[in-house]
Amino acid sequence: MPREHVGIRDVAAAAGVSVTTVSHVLNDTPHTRTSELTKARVRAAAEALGYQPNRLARGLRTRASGMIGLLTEEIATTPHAGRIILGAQEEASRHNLTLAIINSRLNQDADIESAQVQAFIDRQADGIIYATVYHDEVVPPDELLSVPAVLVGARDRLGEIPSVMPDERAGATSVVDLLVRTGHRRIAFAASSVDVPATRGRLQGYRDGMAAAGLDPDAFVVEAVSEAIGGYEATMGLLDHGADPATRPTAVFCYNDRMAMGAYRAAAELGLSIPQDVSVVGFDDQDPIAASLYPALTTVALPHYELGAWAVETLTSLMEGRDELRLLGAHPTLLACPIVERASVAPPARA
Amino acid sequence: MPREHVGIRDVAAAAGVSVTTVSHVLNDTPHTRTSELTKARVRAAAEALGYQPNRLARGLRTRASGMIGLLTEEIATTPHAGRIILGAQEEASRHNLTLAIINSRLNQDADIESAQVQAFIDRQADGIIYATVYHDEVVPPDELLSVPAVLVGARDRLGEIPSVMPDERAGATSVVDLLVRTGHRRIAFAASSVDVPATRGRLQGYRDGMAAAGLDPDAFVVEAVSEAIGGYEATMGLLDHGADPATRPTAVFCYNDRMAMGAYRAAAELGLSIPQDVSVVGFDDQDPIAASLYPALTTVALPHYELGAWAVETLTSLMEGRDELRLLGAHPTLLACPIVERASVAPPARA
DNA sequence: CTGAAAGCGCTTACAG
DNA sequence: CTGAAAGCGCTTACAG
Repeated sequence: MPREHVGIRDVAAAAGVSVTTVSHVLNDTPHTRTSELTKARVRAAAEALGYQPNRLARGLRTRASGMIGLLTEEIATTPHAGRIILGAQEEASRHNLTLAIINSRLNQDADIESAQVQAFIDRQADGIIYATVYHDEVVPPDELLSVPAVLVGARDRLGEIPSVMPDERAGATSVVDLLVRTGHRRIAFAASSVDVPATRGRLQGYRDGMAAAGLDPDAFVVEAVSEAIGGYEATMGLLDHGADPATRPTAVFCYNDRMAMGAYRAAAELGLSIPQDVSVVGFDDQDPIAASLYPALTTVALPHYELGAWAVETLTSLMEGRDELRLLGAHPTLLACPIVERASVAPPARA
Repeated sequence: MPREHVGIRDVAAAAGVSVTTVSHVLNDTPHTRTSELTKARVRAAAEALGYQPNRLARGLRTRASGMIGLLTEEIATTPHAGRIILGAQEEASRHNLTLAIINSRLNQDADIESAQVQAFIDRQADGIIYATVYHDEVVPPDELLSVPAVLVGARDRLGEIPSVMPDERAGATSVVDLLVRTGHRRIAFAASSVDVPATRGRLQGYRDGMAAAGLDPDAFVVEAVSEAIGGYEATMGLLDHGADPATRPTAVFCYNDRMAMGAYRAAAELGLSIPQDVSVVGFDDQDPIAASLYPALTTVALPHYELGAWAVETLTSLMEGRDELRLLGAHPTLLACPIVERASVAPPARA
């Protein structure tokens, strides 16, 4: 029957040493000499009593809570936001840190955000991650400047906080490259009409790729709402008018997977087979669309897990006082968006 | 310029009172009399100095960390698991509690789970939520019995820990009720071949509904893998053979939205319009399928947010020592799964 | 190689 | 109505 609460003094008593010694051996305190015999006795006593140090007490003394806070905008509504959390949590565990989470609802009062950051600070968070979506720049609460902090998904206006985001642009370019390599030259882009950074980045990436291949970057760009219905309408517009297979696009690169879903429906209604008659590519690798569509959708994955892991990794460096990392604030780190090749791309039909 | 760190003694000094008094007025300690004048002075001083109590120190003293731990299986891969976290986090905030999260990977060593629970305990978590999916019963680490704890998504084998889960069965029954009310009598169920609780619950609920309506609960049950391809095959089997519209099902209730996605494709290939020729219903209200399908899918929502909120709510009661709640362990609390009516259900065509 | 003591920043009987 | 003092469970100079 273990005692109600076994503390360091119980271990000391059981081992016949002082609490100082117990602390040193259990923590392997550097620059400290303890005889192997004593060490063994302490460890045995700790083991026997099932001693578990109280992290709160240690934190109070060392001024390090061993906790980092993640303030994330819309955990709920962002596809795969869970993977950001997962990446952050697992990386935190690797550093023996605990991850606390607070959800920040979109468009709320700035005072509430301040209070949320403050809640982490009151708990002596060693660092804070501020994760957003759909923003280029963000003006985080002032409180964030007083602790190690990193931004995910956006840069701060002042460029003072290290930030990381997906390289949407390069991801889009790599899609065009793949399509060109597969033999396509009339590659359409169904762009999004919503003004978020991803919209601009993906369109720009598409243009980069087209230009690099010596193709007209504007000839086949259409714009629609970034939902299935938009993809449907865009694809209809692209493939319907031209009964002329010699001039219409042979591939449709959609701004996102939801639009690709609409493109599939349009193709079906038009009697066009994917990928034989037309190739379709999405973006987001959004579960469960991408894998559930028939044929399975070739798309681009967002590095959510990596974003979260990068954030924690960078935070730990900042916490160690490597303040030169603050320089990262001016230039966001871009993480690659890998293509996930499935079955919706094939060489264009011989016209 | 605020001091490097302002503590309670700084406030006391500024207000010209003892730290005892500062603590009492800032915490509104019951059974304590303090003159309004003193209170005002203390509050003014705290405000002026920007004093923020150190929650770690308070926790050490009060033996309550103000933190609860969520150990969740597969945050990453479960659709909408984010909403469980959101519900738990927002409810926690309402109670002035912080939510810490650790992800538990499926099928891992039991020792790892023990260590994960222990990590929360070391940080003096006031309570722990153990959330799983795909399980009926679960054998949580022993450590969980030593603190206030609740289970989400499963009951524990011994029935000692309060638990909560979605009422899949009643949700399925309500779909049949809706379909019957709309005029259907030949209602098929595309069941899942995967053996998880949801499979059994939804099938049972379907049967309940059919039986209650005086219909044969077995006539139109088919089984397939719980993915789009399974829904496609099941629907093909159901609607293809009978060129006879007089005997084939007029509605297909799919085990989940992914299967419904396959059902849509089958209907399209068969030249059947939804909902004019056949009604389709899913389950999960899985974003982005349900709303992106055309026509938008009528389905059943899982109460993820409510599950998370219930867990925290119950935990707070347990933390207050309302131990009679442990009795809940024997009988899981079931939370309603509401139907989300969209556009895939209509009265059957007059045959 | 080991330990006595101070202190992290609070709360809380207890006394007055 | 207010305050001195102990103590939550650790870590860490410092002394020996």
